[in-house]
Amino acid sequence: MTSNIDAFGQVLHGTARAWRLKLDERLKPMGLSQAKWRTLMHLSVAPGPLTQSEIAALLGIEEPTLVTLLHRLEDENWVARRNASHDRRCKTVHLAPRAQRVIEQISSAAFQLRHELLDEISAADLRTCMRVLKQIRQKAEKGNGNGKHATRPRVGKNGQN
Amino acid sequence: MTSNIDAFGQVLHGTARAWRLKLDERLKPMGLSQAKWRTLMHLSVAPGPLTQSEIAALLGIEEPTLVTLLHRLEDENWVARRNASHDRRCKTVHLAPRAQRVIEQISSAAFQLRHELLDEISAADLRTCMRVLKQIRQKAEKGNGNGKHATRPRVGKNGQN
DNA sequence: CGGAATTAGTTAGCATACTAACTAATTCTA
DNA sequence: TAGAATTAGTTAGTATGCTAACTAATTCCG
Repeated sequence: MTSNIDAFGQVLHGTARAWRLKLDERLKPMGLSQAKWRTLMHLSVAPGPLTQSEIAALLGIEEPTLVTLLHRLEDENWVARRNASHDRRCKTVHLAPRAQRVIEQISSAAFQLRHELLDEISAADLRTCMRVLKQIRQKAEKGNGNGKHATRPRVGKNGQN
Repeated sequence: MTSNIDAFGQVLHGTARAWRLKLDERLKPMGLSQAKWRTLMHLSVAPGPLTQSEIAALLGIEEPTLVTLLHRLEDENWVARRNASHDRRCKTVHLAPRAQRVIEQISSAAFQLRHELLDEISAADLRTCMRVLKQIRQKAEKGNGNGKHATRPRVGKNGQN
């Protein structure tokens, strides 16, 4: 029988994958992938301008990953980088007019898919499922020494042989 | 409160990601990534030799993805491709001696991680969670016109302009 | 103050996924 | 049985993630 707990990882990954594919499929006609629309949504709901490291933390990806993602978004004119005035190390990322126009469509598509996928499932089951998933994630992220990203160990400076 | 159903997708993906990262971390010392060890495990438990398309279906990836994965596995001497005798289109994939030696370690590491992540969760909650995840996946995979992979539409032949 | 440590962002190189389009071999069918 | 359709595998190009190692700017502290 397939309900064996041994397959939990399989099922978890398969479900996440299927969800992601479905979402990609719907947003592709708008020229957007999950990584892209998630970035745009975070920018749109933020109370003020966000720096790159803030966005990376919100998305749960590493900064170098965000760099190339922002390159693509910038190339396609969804966002613009601007030097931050308060700290010359920082850049803030801003939605281009083109992006502002589709934010509404993005969020409604995501909302609708979520409802389609979840509507036949009882609220109680969903809460249980979510609680279980959070417990698992917490446990998996613990014991890595950090709750978020790896602290990049100091190197480089003296590595200038 | 974070238990809002709106965040279900986030939680699902975050959990799958955390699990995958934890697994990668443990198997990395053995020179293996998730994609690699999953392939090896499937080969080891299969009743007989598998063809590439069979492996791709088992892993839930597309054939071109498998091709490059097998290239890496072959380069590192984990597997060998062999021409199938029954059908000259097919190749079967076989575990190299090196791989056979680590299968045991792989499966025990995966087993142990699974238990670490799930041991504090009640069997009932796990069953509920798994049932919910399966329902979601089924729904997400439905309505794609196919339950598995996209049927590659016929082109090419006449596209020889 | 001035050097050490930290922080923000980048580049380079790799892993892993996809689709589109191709070749070679087999099977189906008119 | 010959041409059409299908199936197995491949290559090319792209997207998205990672780590390692770098530069530039800021902050911390003796």
